[in-house]
Amino acid sequence: MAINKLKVKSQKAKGENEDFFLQVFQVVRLVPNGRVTSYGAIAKYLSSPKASRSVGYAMNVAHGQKPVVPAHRVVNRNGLLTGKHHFSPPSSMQEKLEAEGVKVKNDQVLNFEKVFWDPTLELAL
DNA sequence: AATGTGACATACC
DNA sequence: TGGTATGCCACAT
Repeated sequence: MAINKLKVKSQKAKGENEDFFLQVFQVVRLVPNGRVTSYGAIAKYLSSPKASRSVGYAMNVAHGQKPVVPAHRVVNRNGLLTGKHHFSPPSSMQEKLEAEGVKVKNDQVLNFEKVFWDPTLELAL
């Protein structure tokens, strides 16, 4: 019997992988006003609980996407505005959050558990 | 295919 | 409490 063709998982498999970023954008756009979510939550929602880094990577690309991707509503699991440095100016992230009713202190979201919006829960995919 | 990078998460010291 | 190290996943080169 011939050996089966070894299908090496290419790191750049066009198709579903391509959706990853789009999925991330979609989820972020679904975040209600005045709420925040975490990279890990989004990753988990996309069936890749460990892809939190890639989610952040997606946010990097999301900068300037349309429709607008409220990246400021995405924080790390501690509720820390770790990505504020990627905003212009960095303080805009906090200002945007506060403008939506999310209190931020020392780059940390207050009442994080209350404003936290988990797609796996709310969307219950 | 291999290597480097990153807006995370977790474990350890 | 905080820095260091490792894992993990997806993208760029």
